[in-house]
Amino acid sequence: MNAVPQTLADLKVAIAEQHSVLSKRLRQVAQYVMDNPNAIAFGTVAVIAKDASVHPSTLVRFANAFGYSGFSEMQRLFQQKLIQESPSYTERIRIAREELGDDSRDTPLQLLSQFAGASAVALEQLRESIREEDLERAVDILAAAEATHVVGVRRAFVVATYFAYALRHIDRRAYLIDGVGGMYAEQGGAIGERDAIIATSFHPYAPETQDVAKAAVERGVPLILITDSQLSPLAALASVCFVVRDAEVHGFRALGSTLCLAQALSISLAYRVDKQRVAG
Amino acid sequence: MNAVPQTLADLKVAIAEQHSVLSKRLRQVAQYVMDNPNAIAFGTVAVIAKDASVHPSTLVRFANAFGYSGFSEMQRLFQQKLIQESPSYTERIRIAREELGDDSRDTPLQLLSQFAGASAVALEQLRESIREEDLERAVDILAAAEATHVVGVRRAFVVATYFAYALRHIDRRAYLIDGVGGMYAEQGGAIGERDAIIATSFHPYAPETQDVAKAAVERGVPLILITDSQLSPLAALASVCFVVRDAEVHGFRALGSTLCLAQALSISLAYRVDKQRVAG
DNA sequence: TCATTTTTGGAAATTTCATTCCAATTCGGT
DNA sequence: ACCGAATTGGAATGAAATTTCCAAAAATGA
Repeated sequence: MNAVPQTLADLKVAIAEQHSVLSKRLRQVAQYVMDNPNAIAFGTVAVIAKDASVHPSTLVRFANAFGYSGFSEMQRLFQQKLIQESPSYTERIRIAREELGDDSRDTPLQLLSQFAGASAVALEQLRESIREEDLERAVDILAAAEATHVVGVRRAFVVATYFAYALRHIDRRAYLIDGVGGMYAEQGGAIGERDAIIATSFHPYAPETQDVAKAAVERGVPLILITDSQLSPLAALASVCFVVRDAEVHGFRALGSTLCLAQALSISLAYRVDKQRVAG
Repeated sequence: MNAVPQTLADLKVAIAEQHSVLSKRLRQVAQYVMDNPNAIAFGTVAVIAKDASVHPSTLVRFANAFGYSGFSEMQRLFQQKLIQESPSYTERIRIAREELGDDSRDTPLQLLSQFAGASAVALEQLRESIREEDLERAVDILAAAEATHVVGVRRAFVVATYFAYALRHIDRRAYLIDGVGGMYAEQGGAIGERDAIIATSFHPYAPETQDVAKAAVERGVPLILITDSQLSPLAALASVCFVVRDAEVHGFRALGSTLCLAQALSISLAYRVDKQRVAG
């Protein structure tokens, strides 16, 4: 048998390893333990058990399963971790930032940090650059549409797949125009007059997206556009146009802000639809 | 009489004020409390008393002197402080959400703002939770692979499409396992032994992704896994496992952190490949 | 110095907590 | 569907910890 884990990190590894062979309730505890480590640190067996929806004795059994004499012994690991981290917590962030902020910028962790930082800044800007009335109009259109078609290629395809996923998630009819079999025109032709279309298009504005969107607009279908510039060729055709400046690092564009907007739109729509169903 | 201090900061002020009028032993306790706050948070009355060289009952009297019903009630302040300093991801996000104003939360702009805030917090957290050696190993694997296959369904499909796009963008052979025509097994079967596979899998861990990844691993293909918990069923099989806790608002999970990681991986890979080409 | 009040430390009492035991149930295999 | 094994939840037990009580000691004031 393996040694009893003596640090929280070791314990987490052990839990992950054994997770599959644990019983149902023990797995439930494992999940809770991983998710709420500091609830374990302070809580008493009774309240933790209640919070994790298991019987107190299950917690003791869980600790035993990993070799501890009882729950309390295991709990000590969680407390140690908190005490160790506590005094240096803010310090750690500062140190990490300093270490990452210097010149030699091509280690993966530094790149990750740069992206995270840049994306966070872009998100902050997003809040200021999006106008409330645009959001309202977009939600109006989507709420009124019988079905929603989503189009985007290359990088924007990621956004399109997100929309398709999210809209279906909230029980809206959504069709992803993915051009399988080269059938952009055919898929675009299937858009009904009471539908709506969401197009995402970034520089250099792929013609496939433009063609599909233009064809739809000509038939009177409202277009919601997400793009990176007011000068986007589709901007003039759109019923609503969101201009998103996403973060860029080393020539790579991030998608955090764009997806954030997509998510906000989706959930706003969910609320709206819900409200209408209750009211009507 | 003054109100009972409800935060550790208030208590410390109160202690400082009353310090001069306390009796000898109580001053001794005061000194110890100020110097070792987190010993108070976890310790039992007996061990704290021993440590501070006072009698256990003196600790209780100390707490009573500041208006608490007992030592335990005062102790809670010290625990709260520790929890606040070392918040879990979800807790920090919750705090961020509360700061943004939580009452009327259903206008689209407020939702957008909530998402942006929560995502920014999650990004900050991402920087600290990803280990450098994991990133290095992942880049090693991808750099050595002849081709990279990417799998993910539903929400994770968005991530998979991003990988496919990004890898092709940097001239790597990338295949998106999209299950078109229900051919997950067939697409998975096309993975060569010198390839690599990137799987993204979130709760509830779709069987399609698991099947494809397991089949690949059985043939000796290295698996890079992006998931939301160390308890993910694929975690044990992965050569490298990234656990990403993305932001969540109103039950909707964001993807900002996950995509940020995907992007950092992609660009790190680009640098690595470039370096190898120059060197070799 | 003596009397009174305050403070202190020991010990008991009480509450709370973790653990163990056992019966009921579920699960897995035949 | 049945049997054996494993798992689970409830109650009881035993330990530990907090609090209260009381007597002894120290401090204060006259």
